[in-house]
Amino acid sequence: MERTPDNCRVEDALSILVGKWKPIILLHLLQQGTKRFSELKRSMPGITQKMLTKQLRELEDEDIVERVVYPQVPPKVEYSITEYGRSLEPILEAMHEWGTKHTLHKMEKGSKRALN
Amino acid sequence: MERTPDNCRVEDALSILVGKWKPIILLHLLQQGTKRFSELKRSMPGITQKMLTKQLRELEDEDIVERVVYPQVPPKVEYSITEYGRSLEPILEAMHEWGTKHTLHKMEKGSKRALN
DNA sequence: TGGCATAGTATCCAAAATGATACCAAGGAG
DNA sequence: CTCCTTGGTATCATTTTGGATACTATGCCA
Repeated sequence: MERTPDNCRVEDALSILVGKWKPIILLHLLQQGTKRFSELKRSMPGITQKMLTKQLRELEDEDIVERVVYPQVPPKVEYSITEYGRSLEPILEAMHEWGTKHTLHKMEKGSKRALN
Repeated sequence: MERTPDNCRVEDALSILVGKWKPIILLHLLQQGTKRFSELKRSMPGITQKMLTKQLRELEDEDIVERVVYPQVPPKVEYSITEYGRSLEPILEAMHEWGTKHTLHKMEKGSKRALN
């Protein structure tokens, strides 16, 4: 489909990627495969349980991550990226690349400003 | 640079693209070149002046759009994408494409759910 | 019997984003 | 003289998002 301002689907992708923790959750799952809740939590210092749960639920609702519960005590819940979720990888990749350059760009601009 | 969860620059791109109106502002400017404030406003029904101004200022601060003021009365201010801003186009494109597919994907899932 | 571990919920609160509304300057039209 | 225009700003209210903290169930271990 053509991309015009009024049939803009950019928001759809955006709405899935935004959230203070979603990109990093996705990167973890993309690179490390299946992880359980507590592993994810440990690898993201600063995130609260509530937020991790919430973001994972939202990603699950969009069929980006899969949640598997093992009926054990203590509980065990594993999360992984779905096939479909993997289709986001190029976008994350492109954004990461752009972001890296942007950091440099800002530094240049910054120093130019400093010269004024 | 490699993209690992802890040197993640995805947020940098994200922080520039998020905002209820930024993607659509960018699409307008990318496709229609230079536009003045009132034209942008008219082409985005629902946006308030305050929001349009704010989003444009933020994009300007990141060197994504350029703002040119003509000292006239009534005022005339033109906005356009910078060279640098154009480097965001592939990301917007990728997100639009993904978003379009996502809409379909959700419809399929939706109908499957309806069958349960 | 008392804790520990896991994967959550429930509440309440703070901060950030967005929105509604009113106001402004100053030249030109009538 | 009054109103219209453009591109804003200022103020306040509302909505959305994120965070702190406490609580829970249950099997296991000591």
